Amino acid sequence: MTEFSGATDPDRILPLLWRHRTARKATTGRPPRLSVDDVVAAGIAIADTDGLAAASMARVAARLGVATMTLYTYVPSRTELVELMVDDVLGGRRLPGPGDERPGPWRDQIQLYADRTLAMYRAHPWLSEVSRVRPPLGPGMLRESEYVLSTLGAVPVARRNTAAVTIVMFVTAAARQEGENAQLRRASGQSNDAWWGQRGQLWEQWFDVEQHPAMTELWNAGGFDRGPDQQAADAFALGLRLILDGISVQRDDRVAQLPDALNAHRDGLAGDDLAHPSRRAGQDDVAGQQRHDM
Amino acid sequence: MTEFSGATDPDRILPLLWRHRTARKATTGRPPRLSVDDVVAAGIAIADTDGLAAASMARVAARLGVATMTLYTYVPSRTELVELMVDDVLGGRRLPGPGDERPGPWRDQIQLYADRTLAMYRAHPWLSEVSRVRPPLGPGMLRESEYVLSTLGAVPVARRNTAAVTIVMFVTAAARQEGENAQLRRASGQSNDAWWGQRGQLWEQWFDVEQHPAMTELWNAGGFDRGPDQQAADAFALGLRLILDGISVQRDDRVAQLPDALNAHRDGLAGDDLAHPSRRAGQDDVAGQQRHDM
DNA sequence: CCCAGTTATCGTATGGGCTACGGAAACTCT
DNA sequence: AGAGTTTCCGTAGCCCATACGATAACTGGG
Repeated sequence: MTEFSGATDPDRILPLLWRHRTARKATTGRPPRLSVDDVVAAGIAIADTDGLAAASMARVAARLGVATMTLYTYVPSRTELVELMVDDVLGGRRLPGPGDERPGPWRDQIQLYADRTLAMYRAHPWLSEVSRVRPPLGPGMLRESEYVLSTLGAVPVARRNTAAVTIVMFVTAAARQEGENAQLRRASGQSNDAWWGQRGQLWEQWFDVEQHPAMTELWNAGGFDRGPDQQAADAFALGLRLILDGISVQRDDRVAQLPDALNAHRDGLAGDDLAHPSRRAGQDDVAGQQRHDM
Repeated sequence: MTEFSGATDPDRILPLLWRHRTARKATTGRPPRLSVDDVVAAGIAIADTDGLAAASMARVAARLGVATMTLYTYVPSRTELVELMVDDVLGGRRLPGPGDERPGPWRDQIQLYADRTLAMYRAHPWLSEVSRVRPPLGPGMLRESEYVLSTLGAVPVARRNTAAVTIVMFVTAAARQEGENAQLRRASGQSNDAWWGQRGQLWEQWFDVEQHPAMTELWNAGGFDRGPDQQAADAFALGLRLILDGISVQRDDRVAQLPDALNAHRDGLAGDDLAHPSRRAGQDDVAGQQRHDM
């Protein structure tokens, strides 16, 4: 299940998230045996193999060869540790930055984002255990937002953010499922097929054909022949394609040449409410405003 | 974070999930003071107000006026209790069944599903804490599958299930976010807007404009003026619309009258080419495994 | 009416989790 | 050498799930 820990103090977590920007260290006092990076890396390593719950303060400390309470000099609490782990992994995708080369047209760039994100959740399935609303506002998370937005330059600004949030939401949802699968596979030592097979008695003993005609019909027509994993992959591919198809209709450079049937959809795509930007003066106003990721 | 408990024994959990079909009770021995329904209801009530973690065995028992260990006569472990809670709530949407009246054309029926699901996650935000892969195979979950499939009768069988899984995946993802929001709002006593406002120093102190030109540009253009909750709502509306638009193209009764530009998209929808090449490669690593949500 | 059989109740104990607190240790600088 | 500062970490308190075994409460048979 998804962990919800306490709220974190921005004055403590933000400097930690952006710790690589501030390199000043204390010159006095007992020198530290570890670094925050060490703690984060240990947490990730444990979570990768045994799940987020296994990355307890005690176990992270043991892996680093220190006492449990020692960790609290590096990290205010386990909540912050998890946030740091998440942002670290998010940044680990190494999505192309502002000056970097891009893999072709915008759709391929989105596909790169999707591929990397899927791979990230496969490598770090415990990400699925962490909520991504009110995400860690660190470099890793911001890099994601920047990349996705940068691929949508051809979408009118009034609709660009909605498009980005939609893509991120869908991709994250699919990746999260993938991560949950990996997690369950490891924890149960059982594949999805095995899990379903073990529950075959459901159909013989409990399933009521009368109550489920649509399922029964589709079953008889072979509509469930593809296994659960393939179904999920199909759904991900289809959903992403349809979303990108729809977004491409919003792109400035294509609107003109499309048939009326499609332009009809275009209207009100983001609703009237999206189209009235009360323009903000400068980026200095940024304080106090909200933006969001997903 | 998402809870992952141990694997449950189908021989124990299936009879519990379908307990209302089998009404025979023991005639001998000490009569029970409670019922499984009582325990499930107590768990839901506590989780509704204080989150899933608060629905501990001790607290559920206390609410029912019995000792903690007493619960274990009704439920094998907390894992099963949570599964029962989930299926109960899933069924609580009371989606129209086989004979029941439907609210108009298929799109409206999907919208009903989406609305009810959103409402369910708002009323029971702890659902967001529970993984929905390898879901409880009870009446509540099966009713959902049946309903969604029943709305897609006009989609060719070869593509129907993929369409259903895609819709469920997207709607569930959006609803889950909504639930996480509700949860965080209550746990932190802080709205989303307040949370972002409290982190205004991010932009002044840590945000690097050079590294994030696309975000900066969009910010200056007013692209982030809508608050986080509105952004999420916009994304949900857009994503669902685009997915349904795409699926409607697959419907038998509409294919004929659509322009070629759209029919081009139609091809390969359920086919082998569904997965993007690079993605498929990565996926084979995971071979042998997962099914998903739905 | 009593007792065997059966089922439900629940007290205790074990082992895990997070972290507040406060003292000890290790370093620099004067 | 001593003061100041920072890190290290042992103890203890409070939460959790649940294995085990004793006890309570009921039914049906004699």
